[in-house]
Amino acid sequence: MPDHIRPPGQRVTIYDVALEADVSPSTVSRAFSRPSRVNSETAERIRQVAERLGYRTNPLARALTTSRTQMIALVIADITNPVYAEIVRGAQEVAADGEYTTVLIDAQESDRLERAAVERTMSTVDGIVLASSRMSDSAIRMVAKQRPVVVLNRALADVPCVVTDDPRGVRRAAEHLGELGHDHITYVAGPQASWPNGVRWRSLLEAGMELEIKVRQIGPFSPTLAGGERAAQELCARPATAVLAFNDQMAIGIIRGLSRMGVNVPGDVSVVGFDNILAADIVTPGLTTVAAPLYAEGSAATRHLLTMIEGAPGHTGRPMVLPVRLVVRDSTAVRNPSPGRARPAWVRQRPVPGPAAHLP
Amino acid sequence: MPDHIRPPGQRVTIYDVALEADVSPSTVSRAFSRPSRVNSETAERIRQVAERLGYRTNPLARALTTSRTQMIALVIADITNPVYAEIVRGAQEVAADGEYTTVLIDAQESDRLERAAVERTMSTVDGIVLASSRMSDSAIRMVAKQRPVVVLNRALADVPCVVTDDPRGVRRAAEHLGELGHDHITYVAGPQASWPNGVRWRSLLEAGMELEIKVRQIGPFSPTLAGGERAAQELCARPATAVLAFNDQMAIGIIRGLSRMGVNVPGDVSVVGFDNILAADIVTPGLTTVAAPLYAEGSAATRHLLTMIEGAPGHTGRPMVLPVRLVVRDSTAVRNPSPGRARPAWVRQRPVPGPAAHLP
DNA sequence: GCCACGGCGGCAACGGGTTGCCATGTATTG
DNA sequence: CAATACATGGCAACCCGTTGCCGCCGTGGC
Repeated sequence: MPDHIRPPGQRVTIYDVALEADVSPSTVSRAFSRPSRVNSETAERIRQVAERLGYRTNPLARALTTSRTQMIALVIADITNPVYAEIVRGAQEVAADGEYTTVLIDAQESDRLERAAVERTMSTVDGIVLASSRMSDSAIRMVAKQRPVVVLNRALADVPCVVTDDPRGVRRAAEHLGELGHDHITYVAGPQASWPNGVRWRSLLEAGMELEIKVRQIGPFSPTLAGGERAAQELCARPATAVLAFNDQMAIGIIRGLSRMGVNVPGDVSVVGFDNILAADIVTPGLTTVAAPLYAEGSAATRHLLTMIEGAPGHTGRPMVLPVRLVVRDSTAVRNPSPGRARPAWVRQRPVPGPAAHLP
Repeated sequence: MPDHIRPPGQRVTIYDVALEADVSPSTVSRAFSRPSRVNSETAERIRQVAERLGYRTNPLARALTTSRTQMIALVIADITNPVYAEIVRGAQEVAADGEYTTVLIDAQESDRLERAAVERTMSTVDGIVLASSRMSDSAIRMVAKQRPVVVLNRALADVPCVVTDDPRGVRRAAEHLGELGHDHITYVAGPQASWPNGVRWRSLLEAGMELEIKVRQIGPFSPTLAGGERAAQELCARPATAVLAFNDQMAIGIIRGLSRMGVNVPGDVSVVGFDNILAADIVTPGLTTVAAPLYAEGSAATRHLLTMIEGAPGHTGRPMVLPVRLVVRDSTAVRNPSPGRARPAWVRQRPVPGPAAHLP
């Protein structure tokens, strides 16, 4: 039991420990930060005294001289979007392994808020992962000049990047729709500030050329359920038999919107989403979507960041590309020969989808 | 334009500014931290020099003497659970208003991880909001002894708490089911470490007494989709006509599980969830659920925390109780007179639910 | 004309570790 | 046995602001 009671409200410092263990404060410091630099018996004794006194090294004081806080910032575009949950998990796992604490920042889809938050946090962290940043390229570079930065879901010269193979994902989706007889795909665009949005549209254009499928774009819409529902209305004005949405939330919104107007998915229109969020598996019909390795994105980006913090140069050449895969569920089907004539949505073969594949 | 170029990698300090503005470092310090304490013209000059040199006050150094970091920690049980997104938003809003940065920590439903993270972060933040903490009461009190703490979704003597009026929510759900003719409600329990889990069950017991509805409990199950599906199996072994689930994810899992086994919701079984997550509105059938004012929870807890940090005593009497409301959708219906006989799930009146009410 | 007082700025001591350098004492080497 | 190397621990400067206290100066009151 601790026989030396500390005056309350007083933190225990290395000086207290030093006094008690009869060594100098520097030795106490070294016992914790450079154990090899001090005799193992002495170190052990110090550690015991420290334990008894309840000493905890003060990370702020340490950071003052080492300029290392053992914290990294993870900036995500929108905490409301379930996509980021897995990314966060991946990042946290790696960070925790490396003895780093993750500071999570939600940018709320706002360029301004994101910059302000980064600005405020920058000096307190050892590095930053920007996941789907909404900031301008120049703003990102400015940040990267002051701290190690890894950018996720965006490619940017001179800054290390991790992206997913969206072109391949779009291509697979287009092939899938093509095989089902669709010769025309409408892309429902998300936020213009989103880098993947551009990539996905351009990839679809390209895939359309090669596969001889006509493509067009509508939008942009907000990358949310509501945005998808608005898109559904526009979709009715200019009918389509196959739709590729910027993300799953929009895709689900589209399905809802269409259904409400009596259009059947997948009977009349096939819909493909992007991200494979959990909800994609529980909606009716189950959503066919392009799945990204979210957890791996978070962990890869963070792993890279940590090596940069440890002094590695930060590989700024080609971005690191992670594979994607197409998860086929029930929102896509063979093209309806008479698109105008809607069958009731509830006359479906499988009332409730079985457990479809879903990313770990 | 900055004519005095700083040597790269060198942070600008108050000493640099002092030299340039021809005042002492303490004056520079005061010009920023206590402007009233220095002549306004001098302050202005200092500010301009600082601007020109690109001076930014180092929050760590400041914290070392003031022991104020302007950061608060928000610990959530599981970032995967969409419930916390709105709570985070509410907390962040209030924190940002008060010039505080929010450090978000995901405990991954683990007592151990939560303690470790709190331990690590504690000394770096001015206060902590524990949202649905999985730690023991004593562990929480230990933390509260060292830093201002507000606990969310849990009541605990001697520590300020913010909770929702779950008893009333359960009561409303029970009344609703009673009105539909159900005379028996099965509670599907969530994690035992979850405080609201106990409250909800006890409230149901009580409501059952008053309303003359029989109640029973099964579980505990994991508070996830998968947990709900497992619960559905057990539910089949011991049939029920009305189910109250610990949360929406479980409720959705239960519906899925039951449907797969040919049991129709709400035809054969009515299911009520808790939380009103977004998915509750997009699944088929739409989920009847008890909605909590998530955003308000986050903001109220944080507001309280900030006043404590500013020196207020921290009102530890009765917990602050926030109102809830029952959102009725399509997963509850009049009790089926012949429960054993399942109708096919897909023979439903409304194939896709219209836009049901859903928390802002 | 003298004193009191308020405004303003500087000095120096912190806060809590970290680290370069030096002084021991002991082990190793020739 | 002398010379050198190494292991270990202490000293003191440093990181970058903050703040108690003191001194200077100008102003106003009596």
